[in-house]
Amino acid sequence: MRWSQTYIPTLREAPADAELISHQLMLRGGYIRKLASGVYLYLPLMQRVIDKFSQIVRDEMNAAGALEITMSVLCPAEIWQESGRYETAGKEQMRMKDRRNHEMVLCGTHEESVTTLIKGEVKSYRQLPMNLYQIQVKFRDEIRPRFGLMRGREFIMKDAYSFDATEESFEVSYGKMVNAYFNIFRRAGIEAVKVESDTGAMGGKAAHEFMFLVDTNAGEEVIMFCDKCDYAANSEKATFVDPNKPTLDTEMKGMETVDTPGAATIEEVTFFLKVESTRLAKTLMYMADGEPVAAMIRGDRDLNEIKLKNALGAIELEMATPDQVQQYTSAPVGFAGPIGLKEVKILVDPLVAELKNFVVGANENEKHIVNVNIDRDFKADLVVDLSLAAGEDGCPNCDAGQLICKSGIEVGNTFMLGTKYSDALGAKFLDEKGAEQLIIMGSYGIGITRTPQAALEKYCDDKGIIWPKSIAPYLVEIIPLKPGDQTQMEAAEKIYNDLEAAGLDVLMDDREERPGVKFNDADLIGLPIRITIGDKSLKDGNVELKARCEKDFALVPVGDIVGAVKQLAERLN
RNA sequence: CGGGGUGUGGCGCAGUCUGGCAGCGCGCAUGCUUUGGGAGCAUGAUGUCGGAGGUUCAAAUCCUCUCACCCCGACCA
Repeated sequence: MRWSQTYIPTLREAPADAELISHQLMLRGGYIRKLASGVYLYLPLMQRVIDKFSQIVRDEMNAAGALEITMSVLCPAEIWQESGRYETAGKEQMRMKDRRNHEMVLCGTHEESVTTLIKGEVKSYRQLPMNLYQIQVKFRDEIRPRFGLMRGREFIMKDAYSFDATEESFEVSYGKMVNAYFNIFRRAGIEAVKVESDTGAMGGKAAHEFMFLVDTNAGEEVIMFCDKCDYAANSEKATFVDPNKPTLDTEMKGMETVDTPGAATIEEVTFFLKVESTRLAKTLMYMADGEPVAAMIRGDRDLNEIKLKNALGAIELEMATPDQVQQYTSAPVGFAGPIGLKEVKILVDPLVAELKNFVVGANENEKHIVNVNIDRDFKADLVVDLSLAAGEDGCPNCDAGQLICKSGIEVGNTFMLGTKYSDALGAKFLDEKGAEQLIIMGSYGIGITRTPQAALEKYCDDKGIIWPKSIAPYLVEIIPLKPGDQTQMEAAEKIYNDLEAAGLDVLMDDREERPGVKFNDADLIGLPIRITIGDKSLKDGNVELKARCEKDFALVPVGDIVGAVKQLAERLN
C-alpha cells in the first residue's frame, strides 16, 4: 500500500480527552476516531490490526476444533427473560423495540442465542462435543465508558461456546480453549497470564481470566500472585492465609459498653481503646437488593464486595447511605455493631468469628462495646469469607508463599457455565442409555479491539507505537526520502515490489513530505521494520534497514532486501 | 447515580473573573525557496464561541435551563 492511496490521518497533538498512552497513540496514529462516548470508528490501519489479530484467533480456534458461525446482534428479549439475565443484566444491556413494539436486545454476549440454536439441533450425545464461535460486534451500555477501545459501549469480541455431554468431556473442551488462548496471545506477541476469577453475571461454577500485565494506570484489575507457587487470581476472587493472626484469649470476658468520644474510624478506636486493630470488628452496612445487611470484617482488613455479593446471591449491592445507617443502627456512621440490630442480616467473616473478646460498635453515638463474643452475644446469619486479599497475605495454595499485587488488563476469559443456560432454556440430549441430560456448557471470550490497544500500553516509547509484528497493520514501511528523485524511486519501487512479491505487508510513504515528517510519522504508527532510501547510502547501492524497537540500522544492498527483512523479522517480537 | 472538570475553525489552546472588532500555534489551500528527524517566506480559506431562553444599547463573557464529553467512585458477561 502507498501512503498516498490510503488514509492515515496522524495528529501532532493528541485530542485532550484521551488519558491513556495507548488511547492517545491510537488517535494520534490515525487508527481510530471517536463518534460518541464509548463508540469508535476504525480507520484503515486499525482495520488491518483487527483483521490480523482476528485471523490469529480464527486459526487457533479452528485448530482447536471450534466452528465459526455468525449469530445476530439482535435477539428477542424473551430468551433473555427465560435465562433470567434480562433482570440481572440490568441497564448494562442495550435494548430496543422494533416497529411492532417487540422488545429486542442488542447482545453483549450470546449464551442465550447459541443455546437456543443448540437446543433445536442437538438431540443425541453422538452430536457432542461441539464448540461454536464468532467474531462479532458486541454492545454493552457501560456505566462509564473510558480509555478508548479498552472499555467501549460497542466493541468486537470473539465469543465461543462449548457443549459437552459429560464433565470429563467438558474438562477436555475447556482445556483445549485454555490452550488455544495461550497460543493466540503468544502468536500476537502479547504475554498473557491465566488467573482465577469471579464468575460475575455470567454465572456458572468457575472462571478464569487472561490478563496482560501492565505498569501503567490502564490496568483495571488487580491480580494476586504467589511469589512461590503458580497461584494467580483476580483480587475479586483471591483467597488468602491470614498473616496477622492475633493471640486469642482463652476465656470469654464480660461484655462492657464504653464511651469512645470522637472515635469513629478504626484508627481512632484502636488508638482510643489501645487495642490492636486485629481485635476489633468493623460492621459495614450495605443494602442488598433493597434489604439491609451488616458485614463484619476484622479491623485490619478490607471488605471484598464481590464476595459479599456472592454470599448473599444479591443482584444489586451498595453501601448504605448515612441516613440508612442511622435508620438501621440508630447511630451515625462509625458506631455500627451486630448487637441489637433488628431486621438486618448479619454476615461474619471467619477472621472475626474466631476472635474472642473483641470490640464492636455499640449502635449508639460515640460508644463501643468491648469483650464481645460471637454466639454468646450475637448470632451470625452466615459465617463466610468476606475479606479482600492484600499484598503480603499468605498464599492459599502453598505453605511458604506470599501474595503479590499486580495490575492487569483483561484480554480474555473462560467460563465454566455448567448447566445454567441449558437448564434455563431446556437444551438437552439423550445419553447412551437413552436418558435425558442437560448439556454442559462453557463460554470463552477474547477482546478483539481491546487487546491490541492493551498491547500498546507496553509496546510504545516516547515517539509512538512499537507493534508486535504479527498484529502490526504492515510489517515494513519504506521511506524514499525524495519521492521526486528518479534513482531513489526506482530503488523504492523495486524494494516495494520485491517485498510484496515475497508476501510481506508493505507500506510505502510516497508523500512529498520532508524527511523529518516521515520519520516522525513512521515512529508514531509503529510498523516493526523501516527501510530508508536516501542518497547517502544509495550511492553505494544500499538502503537502510531498521527495526522500530532498535536504535541502529543496517546497510543492505537493494537486491538483498527481501532476505534481510525476513531475517530481521525473525528475531522481532 | 454521586463528586470534580471541560465545551471557542480539523487538532491543541488563549480570551470568560472585570460584557465592547473572535484570537494564537499547528494543520489546510496557492506560489516560490528548501529537502537525512515535525522547513522558511508570502498570500488565503475555514467559527451558528455545544444548544435554548433571559438580562443589556451591546453577550464567547452575566443569569436560568439543557445537551455532550472527560476524570474519580459505584458497575464491568
